[in-house]
Amino acid sequence: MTSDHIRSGCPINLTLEALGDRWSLIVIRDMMFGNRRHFRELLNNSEEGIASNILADRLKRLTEGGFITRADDPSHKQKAIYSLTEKAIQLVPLLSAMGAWGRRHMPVTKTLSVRAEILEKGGPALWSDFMDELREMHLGEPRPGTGPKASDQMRDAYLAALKEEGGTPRS
Amino acid sequence: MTSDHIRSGCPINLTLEALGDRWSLIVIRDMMFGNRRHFRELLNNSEEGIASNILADRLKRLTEGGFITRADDPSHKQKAIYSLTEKAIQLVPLLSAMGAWGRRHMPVTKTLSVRAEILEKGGPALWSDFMDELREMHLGEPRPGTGPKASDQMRDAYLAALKEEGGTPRS
DNA sequence: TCAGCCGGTTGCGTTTAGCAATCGGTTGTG
DNA sequence: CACAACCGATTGCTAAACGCAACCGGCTGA
Repeated sequence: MTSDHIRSGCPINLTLEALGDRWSLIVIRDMMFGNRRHFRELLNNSEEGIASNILADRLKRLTEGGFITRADDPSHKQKAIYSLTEKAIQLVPLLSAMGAWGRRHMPVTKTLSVRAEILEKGGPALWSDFMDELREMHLGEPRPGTGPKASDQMRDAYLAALKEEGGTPRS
Repeated sequence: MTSDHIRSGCPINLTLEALGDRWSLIVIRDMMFGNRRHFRELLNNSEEGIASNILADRLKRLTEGGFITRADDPSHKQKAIYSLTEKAIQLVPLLSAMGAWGRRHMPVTKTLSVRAEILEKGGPALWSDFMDELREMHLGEPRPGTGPKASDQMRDAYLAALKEEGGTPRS
């Protein structure tokens, strides 16, 4: 995440050095599952309430680290569009594993964990479909799949859980 | 990892809150793959060079969080034996995913990544065997499996890579 | 014209990371 | 029985990161 000094060449350690803080993966999660692409979207819809200076810092670091790219939004001279890179898209299995573990061992809420449940039960096949969707949305690569979208399954389940609970959608 | 305030009930967020710092998973990794059970083992054999105060703090937090337990070593009045709990053993798929991603996207060293390679290629079946081994070593549950030990495969591959490179084993 | 949105920045106090030296008790060895 | 080495930490310190609130100038749509 921050320092340029490599502690060791262990893959687990290097992953922690790149993403082992309390916000980097939250930002990536929101871009990935909530399809938030603008600074204000990430700031105002944040479930966890990230501060603007922290968000700005993470977007900078994630850009420098090759996890996201920044582009001008043609519709607004001040708007920036952030996109996930292939490097970040390949975090899907890791985020799925985090969700699966958290669902079993932490006090999660129903609404916020139905997407993780689908991702876990869908397994590698669903992850692959979802990653193809992300490549289409963030990298402009046409999606090879023709079946139902993984993101639709997750969104539907999320909205159903939300309706049951009576809240307002975040994405 | 540290604060008692829950930011949100999202499973990914809660996992980050529990383990999202730069040392907690390193300690668990060393206990899990390096079979380090004592304070000094974790301190002196640390590939990344953890400081003693940080280690003491993480052992305390991981104990409070239910990831490890502390017991007296009957062979030495001052020695403590740390053991993984089931909660920590179930992090194997997560650590495997971290290793797999790191191996692809970070500048890992051959020696320190062969174990991650085996864990990745072995897949869920191998994880399950390895988790049974961990339950035997840390929880005293007799191992159901009869085949070759997952840990032996990883150790052999590690020692072979080490020999090729000409280093000294850490575990 | 002007309120509201745009991606941030600044200032400041609190918390955590990290390093080096040290602690008092225990143990194996000569 | 002396003593060095080892045991799990603790202390004091500095640097870095976190977190909050207020604010910035430029842009946009009504």
